[in-house]
Amino acid sequence: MQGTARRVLEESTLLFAARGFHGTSMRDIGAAVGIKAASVYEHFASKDEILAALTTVGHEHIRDQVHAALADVGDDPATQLSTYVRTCVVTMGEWPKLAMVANDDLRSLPAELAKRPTAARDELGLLLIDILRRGIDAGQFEDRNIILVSAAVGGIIIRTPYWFTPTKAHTVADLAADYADLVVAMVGRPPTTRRRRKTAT
Amino acid sequence: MQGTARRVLEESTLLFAARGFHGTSMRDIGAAVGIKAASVYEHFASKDEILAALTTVGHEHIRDQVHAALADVGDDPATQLSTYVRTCVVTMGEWPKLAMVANDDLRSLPAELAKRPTAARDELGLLLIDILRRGIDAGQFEDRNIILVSAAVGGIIIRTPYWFTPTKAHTVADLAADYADLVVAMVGRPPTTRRRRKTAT
DNA sequence: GTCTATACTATGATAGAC
DNA sequence: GTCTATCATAGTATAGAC
Repeated sequence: MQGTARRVLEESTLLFAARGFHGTSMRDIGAAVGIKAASVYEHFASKDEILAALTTVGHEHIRDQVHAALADVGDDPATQLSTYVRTCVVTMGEWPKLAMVANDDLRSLPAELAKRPTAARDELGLLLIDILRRGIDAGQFEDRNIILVSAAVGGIIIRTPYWFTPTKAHTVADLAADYADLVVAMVGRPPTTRRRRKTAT
Repeated sequence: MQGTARRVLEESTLLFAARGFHGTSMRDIGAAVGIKAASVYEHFASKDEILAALTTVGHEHIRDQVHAALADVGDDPATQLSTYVRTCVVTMGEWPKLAMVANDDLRSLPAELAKRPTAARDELGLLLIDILRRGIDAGQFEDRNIILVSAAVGGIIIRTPYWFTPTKAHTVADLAADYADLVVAMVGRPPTTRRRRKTAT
């Protein structure tokens, strides 16, 4: 995609990220692109369709990137987990505002339009859960509640676009590597045994 | 606060959490409370003031809870970190929808009304950074970038209201304890040395 | 493909009766 | 304290000229 349609998506991303979907009007979008609101409808059938395009590419792109990265990396759970985190962080670093919109404004989509992005998001989550399960089964990761750990990892990842801005001294790739380290340390099974989850009595 | 004003805050919390501030109308709020939109203005001067009340109590309450909990716990950094995480998770568990609104909709507040909640949020962040710094200085925590680690811890905590619903088998207190464990494992300095951050050359 | 003009609906907020 | 009625503005979207 290119030209004005592309510009509409880019400016909508910035506006939605800053003010939210409902906080942004078609007049705002038109003004940012340099056309009138009515002209936006030449490129998208509705405001909802703009958001649908953004959330869909946002979620599907990151899912595809992670999928591809995992395919190149063998089946060691710790390596896969590190790759998962790094790929998510790097990919979100390409379009941080898009990552914010894809997450924050998914709820503003009508159910029908939300299906595709929601499916992609769920697939990404299942990939992580699968890695964690295999790591625990292999005895590499501490035996913890998988849902809880995956939520923690997801929380770390999804927060990055909200606070991080790259510098020469700390690039997105640096951040990705640091976070991968942090996550591996978190799930890892240390030589000395720490406190365990309580077990059924 | 009690009576209708209190009900306005409660229903607004649910509505804002589900649809966002700009996605909720005064008519929606009135209908949820069981009065007309015009009657809401008897209790709050504007829609902005409702959001200001919610974000302010949300952020100040959690800050106060953490402050109080830390005062009871001595000055060991690992213990403080565990207390910090547990207190945040438990407090957000009391009003999970309020926690979501306080975070998601803070950006929708005019600058003047955002001052108080923003200050409380920043204080809470500085408390965490201080704990991390002392833990690293004491050699208890791995020597990592503090901003990065605090963002990771914050990301884990802030995500909880979005996915967790307590059950008899897994209460909010259980979640809080599990997350405290997870975070301590993440920052902790293991007996065997792992990969380090790159150092200036 | 963009414009002006406009239809129609929804919004935040106020006035004044009860 | 709540209501009905209303205002002024802003919202999404369409029609038709250029």
